[in-house]
Amino acid sequence: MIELRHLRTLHALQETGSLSLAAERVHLTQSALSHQIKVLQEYYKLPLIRRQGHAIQLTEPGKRLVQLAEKVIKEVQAAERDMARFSQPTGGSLRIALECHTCFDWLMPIMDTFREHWPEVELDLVSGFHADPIRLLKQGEADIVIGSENKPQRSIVHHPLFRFEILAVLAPGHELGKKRVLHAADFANQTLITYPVPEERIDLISHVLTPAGIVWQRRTAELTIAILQLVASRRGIAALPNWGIKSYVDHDYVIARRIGTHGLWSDLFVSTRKETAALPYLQDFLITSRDQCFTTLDGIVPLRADE
Amino acid sequence: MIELRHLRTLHALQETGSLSLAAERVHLTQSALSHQIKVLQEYYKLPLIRRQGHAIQLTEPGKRLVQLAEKVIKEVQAAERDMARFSQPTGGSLRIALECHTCFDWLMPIMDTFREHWPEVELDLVSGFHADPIRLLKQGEADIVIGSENKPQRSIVHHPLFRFEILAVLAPGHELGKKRVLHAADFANQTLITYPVPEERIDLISHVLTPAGIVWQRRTAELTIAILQLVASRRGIAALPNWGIKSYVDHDYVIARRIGTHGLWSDLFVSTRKETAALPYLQDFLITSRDQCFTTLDGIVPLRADE
DNA sequence: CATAACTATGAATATAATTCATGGTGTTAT
DNA sequence: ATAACACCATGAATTATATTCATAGTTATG
Repeated sequence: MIELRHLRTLHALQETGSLSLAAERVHLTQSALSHQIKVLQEYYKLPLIRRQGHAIQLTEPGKRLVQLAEKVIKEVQAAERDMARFSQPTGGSLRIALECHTCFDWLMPIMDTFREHWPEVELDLVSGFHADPIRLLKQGEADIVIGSENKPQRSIVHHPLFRFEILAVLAPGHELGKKRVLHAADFANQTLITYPVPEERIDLISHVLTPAGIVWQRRTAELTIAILQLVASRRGIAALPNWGIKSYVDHDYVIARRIGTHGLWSDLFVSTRKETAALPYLQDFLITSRDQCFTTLDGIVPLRADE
Repeated sequence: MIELRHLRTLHALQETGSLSLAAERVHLTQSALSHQIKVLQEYYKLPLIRRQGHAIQLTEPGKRLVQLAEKVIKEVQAAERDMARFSQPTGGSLRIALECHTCFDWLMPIMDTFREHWPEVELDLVSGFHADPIRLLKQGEADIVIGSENKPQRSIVHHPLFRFEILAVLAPGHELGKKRVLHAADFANQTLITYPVPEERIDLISHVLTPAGIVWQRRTAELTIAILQLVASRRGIAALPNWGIKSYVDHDYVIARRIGTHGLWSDLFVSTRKETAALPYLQDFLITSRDQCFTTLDGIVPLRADE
């Protein structure tokens, strides 16, 4: 008999396209999923997946079950939100502080979803730039911080979100575009176009250029699109998350290059106070954030050490 | 983590109002359900049921989960019908022969549901009265027979539907109404109002009156309402299923009395040829029939010895 | 008041899911 | 080519979990 477990697996399979990735998502081994699928196929006496070399394809019956899974999982989540409301009927607030400007891009739709899910929770953005956003948490001026800091601290919990690559962004035909990979020295005397934040908060500078003793120039812009405009107009080069620039790269508006042999990677965390971490709506925010990020953002990698 | 199993249990609980009855429905012991509920309550840290003496009441959170269960179970069933279609994409036919006239009353809505579920299956009623409906099955003139016959036969499967009580129906103020229970002798020289079928097919006659050697008169009518009209007009008395007359009794249109100390009971079966029994749409017909009967008909009892 | 009917519960059992260990197969890179 | 790798399937072992069994407590019923 089919169970939610199977539906959750099928759903993950649909989203990841591979058994082993799906297994991570549902916190099981690849073997477990393989067995699950086998059981389902025997139960319905129908093939659910077809193997195309390595890639896994869903058959028509498989797709039908995935469709079921999507509907059912949504219903279950909605019901569980209501269950959470029963145990804790107060309103609560979720004031979000953002360390990373680009994150606005994906945060907006998530906030929309959240507002639908938890109309009684006051949702707010803590505006302006903050040198030490974690302090906002401690001082109770924000309820969650989205940033890359994960230094363990008493009273603070860092929930891993995802890992992403920061790419150098160049105008098409830029001299440096000839290289597949850029190294610190390549940035010498270039103009960097960055968000208006302190240098130490820009990974390219703090992790790559400063250690190598490279000299550069800098110019700032508030918005991702503005930065891309400047890059395309050959005013300089930028370093941005791969998912933030994907569509521009696909349309040959700019080109992107890896920074350093293994790439320049950054981790994103959702940090909260310990008390806040247990709140059902915070849990829900985390789940929907991961969910939406992994489905909408290209090339991001799950972070280990889940709570 | 919640599973479909739990939802099926909650759904059964909702419909039966008792753990032990619900347990029968889902083919588990009462203990199993008790444990399941306990697990769910611990998982959500919320009470799902409240005990009012023997009766079990759902709490608000409990009701919310039942609501989820109803939605989800419907979705799952729809998906499983589609799965069945994948394995056996041909049309098929379901020609129904009815032994018991009153059954029209509950069969109609079930046929409507079936038509929605299986538009590609030809649904038909085998009309007219048939002395030996099982022969219709064997001769391939019907695909299922709804009746009380359950004599084991090679090539025929009798799927139990439910057990119901046949009550004597009298006009209000009728002389016999003074007794709580009617016995064979009470029917002496009364006029029985029955469907126009052979005497041996009328349980009251074959099981009660004939064995006791009672003499009676008889008059027939085609429709249940017509029979009730005649009874109310003091033209005679009838013997009808409790669920067929419930609303008339409730409105004091007629009165009903038990026949014999333990009542006169009859069992209803859905009989098919062996090959037909395995067809997915036949299985679905059985499930929806039982489901709808148990939710809409009052006072019917599940039959043991399920397949 | 005795009996029946229903539920809760801890312990025992049965069942089923998951992991482990491994082998097979297709993909990629040197 | 072919080694190295990544991904999946599978049987056996293991673990986890659901269910039953046995029983006691409670409420209804005659």
